[in-house]
Amino acid sequence: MSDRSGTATASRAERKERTRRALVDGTLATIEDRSFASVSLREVTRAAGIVPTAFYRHFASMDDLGVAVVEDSMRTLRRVLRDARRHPSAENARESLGLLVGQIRDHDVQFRFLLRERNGGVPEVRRAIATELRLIVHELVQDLERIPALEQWPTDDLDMVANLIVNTMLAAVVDLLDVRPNSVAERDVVERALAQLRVVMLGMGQWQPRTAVRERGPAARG
Amino acid sequence: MSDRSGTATASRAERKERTRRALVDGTLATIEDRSFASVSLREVTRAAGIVPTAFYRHFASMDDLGVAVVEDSMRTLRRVLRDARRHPSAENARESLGLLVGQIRDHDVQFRFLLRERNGGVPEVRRAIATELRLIVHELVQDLERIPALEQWPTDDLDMVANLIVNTMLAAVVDLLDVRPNSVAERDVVERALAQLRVVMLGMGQWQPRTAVRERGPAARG
DNA sequence: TGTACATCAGTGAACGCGCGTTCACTGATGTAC
DNA sequence: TGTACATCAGTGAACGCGCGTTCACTGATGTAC
Repeated sequence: MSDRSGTATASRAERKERTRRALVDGTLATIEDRSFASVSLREVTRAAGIVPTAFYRHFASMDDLGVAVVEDSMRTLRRVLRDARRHPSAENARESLGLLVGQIRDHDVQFRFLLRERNGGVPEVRRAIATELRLIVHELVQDLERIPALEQWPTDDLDMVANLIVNTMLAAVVDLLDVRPNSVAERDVVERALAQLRVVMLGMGQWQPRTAVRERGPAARG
Repeated sequence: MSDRSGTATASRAERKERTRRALVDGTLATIEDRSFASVSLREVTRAAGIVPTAFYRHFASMDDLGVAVVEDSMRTLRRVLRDARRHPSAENARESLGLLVGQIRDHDVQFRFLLRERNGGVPEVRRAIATELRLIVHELVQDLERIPALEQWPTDDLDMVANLIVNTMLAAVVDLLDVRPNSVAERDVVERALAQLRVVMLGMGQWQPRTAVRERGPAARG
């Protein structure tokens, strides 16, 4: 009873960081189905359990907070993608996509935020998300470069298909978040995404890269 | 000089309709790069040149206005798509996509609104857009059904690829609106979209429809 | 065609409310000696 | 280890502002006779 799990004990810096987290998490909690632009400073401080004026100890403006939420959510997204990358996903695409769905469900609020604000809202926030998404496409390009069947492809073409794949996945995630977990509808969304990715990969097998290359094998599957 | 182009003369109904239009157009003009949720009733009435209280002669709430803007913008989108459909687009995909780009530029504000609010904002508005997009996918399915090479495909598969194609187009339009008209960047966006659609169509050529069919010809191109 | 009345788009004053931001403050934590 | 001072996250009162909505109104347009 001498220590209430760190609430009383804690350095000033730790306490500050905790409040900052509360503001970020409070923002995510507040935006269940609204846009960030419609959330007020006073709302997020209420959610974080501090007085409105204390907000300025952490962020200069709501735009600033928005960018911080993007960074937080993107950290989650990167972690999810890194984990997915490590799994032997080439074996069973359906199963590894299932794991991904679970991850998305776990971080539901973050993904909702990113997908909503991607086109939606404050310019600052939109720019931050666009930058991160470009990075993700870039990482996929690097993965594709390592696939033997694609080694002859120029980077432009790899970028083009990476963009197509990422867009298809994002569209699937959007649909996923509109559907109950473990429902039939969810399974349909996943199956459709799988079929779409398969169509794309079949197309890649037939594609003639810009610098025409003779005698190529089929593209990677799954 | 006896008639200032209909401003003075006009039936009560005509004047009312004109103000309604001014509210819808004023909303679109106001949302250059903001979300609909962040626009106030007073702002749109200011843009429309009426007093705030007159708003209620036309709409019961801002949500109502939002749905009206969706309907207006969707009417434009449908017209653009209908025109595109009539052109002999199978001949030269690049050229017909060029025409489409011109159309999108002409109705810039409407498309910006639809793409931003699609995931972004007020539930009412989002639902209205989702319904219309589903309709567009459905129309594309009907188009695909008429292509001989696809006549053996089950509707599920057609729906799957129609969804993929529409998503790919939408992503391209989003990029397009972030880029200067007639710029190099614009051409890159168009070329990439074309390449992506080609990959999808090549993939369709290799696809085995759910009800496995033997000896199929290649899918339609461009 | 003229008159009397109904309709109704738009007006303007007023309201209470939540907002972002300022300011001087408090009191616990951190630091120098 | 103890003292004196600095730092700084969080407080609470106060502000002026734009907001959505109410209400009674005005005066032009429309309709019935």
